[in-house]
Amino acid sequence: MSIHVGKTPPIFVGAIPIMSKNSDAWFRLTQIVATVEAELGKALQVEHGLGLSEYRALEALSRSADSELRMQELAAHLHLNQSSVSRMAERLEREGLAIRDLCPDDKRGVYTVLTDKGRARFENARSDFERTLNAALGEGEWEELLSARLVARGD
Amino acid sequence: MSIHVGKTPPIFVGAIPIMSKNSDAWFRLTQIVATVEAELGKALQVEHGLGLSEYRALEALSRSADSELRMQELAAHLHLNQSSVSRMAERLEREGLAIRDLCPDDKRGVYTVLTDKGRARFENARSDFERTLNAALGEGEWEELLSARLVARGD
DNA sequence: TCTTTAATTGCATGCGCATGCAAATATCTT
DNA sequence: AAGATATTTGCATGCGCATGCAATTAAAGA
Repeated sequence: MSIHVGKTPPIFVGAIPIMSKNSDAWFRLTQIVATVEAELGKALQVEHGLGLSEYRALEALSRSADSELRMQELAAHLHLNQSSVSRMAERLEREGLAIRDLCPDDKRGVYTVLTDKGRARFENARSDFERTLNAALGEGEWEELLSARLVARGD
Repeated sequence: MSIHVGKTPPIFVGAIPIMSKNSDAWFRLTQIVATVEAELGKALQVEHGLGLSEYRALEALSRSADSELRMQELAAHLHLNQSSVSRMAERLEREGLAIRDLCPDDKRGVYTVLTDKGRARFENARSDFERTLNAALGEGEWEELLSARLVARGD
């Protein structure tokens, strides 16, 4: 590790940089992501009464065969807790966007099935979502993400 | 491969791509970020009894002049709601990591001041945080972020 | 082989935490 | 005095963890 003679030398232990360049870059990245996600979430909530997770769930359901997924599958796809998914399915059902259907072969399993209303709601929300996202990313956010990484590497 | 002639042409209306490539890439990005953040959060919580926001707050305080910031400044830095910051400051105070101090010149203002205990806790957590982050990013996550973006542009 | 018992799996529920929004309060500023 | 600004507080939401219930699977014991 080049005996540090001089300028803000990165400090290493083994091959791992200890100082905070990665940390700062990561912080910036999370801020950008959080900001855009908040924007998306607000648009969905205000215009379509959907939370971000609910939107993602509808999206996953609409893409899946027979428009149905089991709780575990939803949880895995959304990287959410099983309990969170259970309650989300409950919300979707309460709004008539999906229904719960018992798995015939495994009576422990529960399918969340997209309703026509759910599909319509999703397709409707989708255009707003895409528009909002593209607008946000069009503002140079991708470039910021990229530059954050460059800073992190120092090159 | 830059001049994509004939391959999966993006669909445009005006200058805005309508299809879901950005959406998919964004989804992947958020998943990666959420996963790493969860990892960081768990490490901080388990090892140091700190939430992610609290860690960031301590970091900001430790970097600021006199180790103190007003609620608004903290809120702006963390991109958090004022009420959230107010309650976070309360938690920090309850644990003795910071104290509230009235602004002498503006009696509406409240400084959150880092205590020695708070600084020690932060410095302690910091090494775990950096290690965890570097480990996570070392697993090729930066590259994934990057590739997500490349997919989004189609180049 | 059939039945009984133990372990696992899928989902739901109680609870607490962190957050956002809106309203209240206190303090400037003009 | 009237409006603006800083913070706190009441309330609601969404999430994760721990727990419980029901169904499935595996393993014995007859």
